[in-house]
Amino acid sequence: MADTARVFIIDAAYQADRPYDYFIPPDMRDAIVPGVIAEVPFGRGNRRMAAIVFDTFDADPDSYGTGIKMKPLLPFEGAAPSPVLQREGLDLCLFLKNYTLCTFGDAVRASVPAAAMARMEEVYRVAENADDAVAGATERLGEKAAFVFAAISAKQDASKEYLRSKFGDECTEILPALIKAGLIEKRAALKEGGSNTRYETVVTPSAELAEKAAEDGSYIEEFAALMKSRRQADVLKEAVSSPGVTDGELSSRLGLDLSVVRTCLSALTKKGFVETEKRTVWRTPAPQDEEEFSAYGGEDVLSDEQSGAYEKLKKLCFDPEPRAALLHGVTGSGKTNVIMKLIEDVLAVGKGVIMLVPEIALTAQTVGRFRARFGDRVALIHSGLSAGERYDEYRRLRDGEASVAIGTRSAIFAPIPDIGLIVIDEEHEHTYKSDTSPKYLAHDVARFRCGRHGAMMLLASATPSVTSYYKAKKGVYTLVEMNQRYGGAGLPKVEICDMRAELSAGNTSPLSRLLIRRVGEGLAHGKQSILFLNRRGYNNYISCRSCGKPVLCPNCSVSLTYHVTDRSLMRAGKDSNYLEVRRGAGYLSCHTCGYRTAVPDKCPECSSDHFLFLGCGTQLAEDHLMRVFPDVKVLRMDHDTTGTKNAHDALLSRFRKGEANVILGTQMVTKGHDFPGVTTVGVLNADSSMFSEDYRAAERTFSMLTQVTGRSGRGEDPGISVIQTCNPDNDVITLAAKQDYKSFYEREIRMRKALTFPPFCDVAVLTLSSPDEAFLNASAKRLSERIKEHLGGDFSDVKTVVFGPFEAPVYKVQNVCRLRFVIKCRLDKRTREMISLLLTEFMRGGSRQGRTDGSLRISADLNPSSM
DNA sequence: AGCACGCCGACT
DNA sequence: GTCGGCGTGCTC
Repeated sequence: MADTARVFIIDAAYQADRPYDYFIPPDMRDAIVPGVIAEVPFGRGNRRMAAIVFDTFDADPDSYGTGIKMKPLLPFEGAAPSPVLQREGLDLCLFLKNYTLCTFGDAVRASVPAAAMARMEEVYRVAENADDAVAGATERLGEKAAFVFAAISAKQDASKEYLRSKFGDECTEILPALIKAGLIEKRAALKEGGSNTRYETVVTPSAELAEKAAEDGSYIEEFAALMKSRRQADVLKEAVSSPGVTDGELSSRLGLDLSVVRTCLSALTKKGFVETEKRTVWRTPAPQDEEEFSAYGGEDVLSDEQSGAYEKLKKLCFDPEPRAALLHGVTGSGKTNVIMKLIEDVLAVGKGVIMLVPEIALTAQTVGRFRARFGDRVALIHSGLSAGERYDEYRRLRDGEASVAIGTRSAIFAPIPDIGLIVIDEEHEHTYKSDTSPKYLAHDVARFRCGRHGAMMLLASATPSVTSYYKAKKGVYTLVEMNQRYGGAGLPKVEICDMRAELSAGNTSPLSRLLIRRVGEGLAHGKQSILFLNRRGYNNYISCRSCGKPVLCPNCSVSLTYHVTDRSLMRAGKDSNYLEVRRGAGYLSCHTCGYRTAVPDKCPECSSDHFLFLGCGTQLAEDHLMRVFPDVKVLRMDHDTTGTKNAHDALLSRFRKGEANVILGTQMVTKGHDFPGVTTVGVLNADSSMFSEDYRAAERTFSMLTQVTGRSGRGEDPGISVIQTCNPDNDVITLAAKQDYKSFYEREIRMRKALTFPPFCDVAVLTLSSPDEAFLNASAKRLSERIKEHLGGDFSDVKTVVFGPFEAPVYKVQNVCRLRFVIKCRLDKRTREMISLLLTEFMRGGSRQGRTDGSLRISADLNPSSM
């Protein structure tokens, strides 16, 4: 049996993150298999660290004595744990490490739910020879430290979260101090498994009782009347009348506490009147309002075009070669119906499916349709689940109880044993790229997994990313297109409104006369409208009337946004009086760090006391709308009105029920909700996303406009959309108005080729950050030199064009400044090696060679989703 | 990262 | 003569 385990240390620093070999003590050899989390002594101090077994093998006998000395794995505390990952998952983590330059542990944490990993919790306990140190130590460290120490003594193993909740952030200083004093020690403890699983008890009456009760209706009444305990009698009666009830149901039906029910049940079991069985409870999360959508499930009559697409994909899907396809269908062409039919076929041959959607808000809708069709074989995975719910769904998939995983980005890791199909819906959405380590793109994980499982990857979108469409055109993906709207519906009519003309006609309002007319017409017919403005708050910024400087956040390099809290104060004054009134009516807020403050009395720069309130946000637009249509009910949907849990669903639900005529909001109103009552859509400012430095600005604007204008006319009435812009002749806008993706793509791909942007190259962004600006600048200079040295030396074969250092688009966030390098390259193995080396050098180099504390940070983002 | 080892100055 | 600063290198 294998005597050596090759492991990765879960919390290793990037520089130390490589495989390490450990000796497996003979009594642990059964338990140590790939995927198991064990503890190891690590480093000179033999710190206890959690490690995941990547592989096991027999050590080469020749290496004994010659090679490196192996340390043994530490024995398990309690029962041996079961693996958290299978072979595929472990290999996927290694792939992610190499591909995205993260640590193996980061990859593990991304792919295994926290509840399954809870074994590695960081805990504090009283040090073994604390007695020697305790005399006088707590007085020296202060009263608070004494309390913390007492709590740790009382609790045996105290987790950091527990201590933090009890004593607050001061723990950050107190805990290390207590460790230094030798009073406590930190350990990566293995938490007992099982606590993550919820059980219920199923109760069945004994065969004898059940039989007699069936013969004689009043038997059980008489039997119960003879019992001493009233409660036990009630429980028994209930158990006999409905065999198979659970303890939870008994508790609610009889109005007894769950613990009381359990006591009764154990007594009844002892007497032989009932039998009980423990059963795992699957906490299947059902988002509210899911049923609202289930009605859509039934439509499986495909149009000719849909059938064509379906047949093509089906053929491909069951081809044994590795396959990827791009389903490009105009909005309303019924892509989902085609996909569902395909999924049905895959399930029929006993394989599983992963279906990704861009965001949580859309899972309710999709899950509703899928549950209606596939029942409880559907599992739901997204970041809004509790740790327990997430773990339950994970196990249902792993154990084959469910075989369709629907969810956001992280659902790509769903532990389905045999995958037949992975669908990425709205493939172009930026949410498929993770912005925390591992910074992976769901497509890349999908590709890896499809390769392993011999499954098909299916990307679907009305506006595919330029990169994906390019691959499809080149034949890397099979391109399947649907050009007609389902049911013969025409394309929505789109009108472009020139806001410059509006301004010169004297209309300074964010609502053009055209848009007001269209909304009014809709209202007259009892129809609804969606208005989109990607900016929350009242005024975008305020600036000083004398010196022109905007009021900035003290911690970040962005201007503060003005938010209104008291509307009554707003409307009180006339224009001249407005500013005074406004001061008390709201507050200034930083959308980057959350900082809030009152409107200042005087300009911080020149002490003038007059400010201009500029730029229109959703609150101001709402004001204008209410002034134009005083009797109309408007729902505003943005970050501020959807802050609390479920507020988002609640707002959409109210709108769908017709409680309001107009919904006005940010990005979140544009996403895939079907509202049959909506005939008018307005985009208040189509330009806002178009002129950023990001090379994908046009792509994003096009996709947003196409998506939002596609919202209108989903019902029987033809829809109409109004796009307000200061660039009415811009190609991106005119092509989006025509829903002409192909022309847009041709235009865009020419531009990308001419300027060498993806898909004609890859982009790597290196970011240095530090609160110490001078140190940051010096470090950037050094990084710049190191890059040149590598490219001229060991990595002379790597072809790159390096730009930078530049300030990040938002230079300072919470007092941390950021400089970036943009590297155009081909991201192959060698390029990754070079970037990996740079990361290693600057992770230690930053804090070492220049004095300063460890304040310098470096991070790499390969092909970032935004720049 | 976190820890030990090692080589320099200020101290009993 | 030794204690302790931090610069350096390694982690099976």
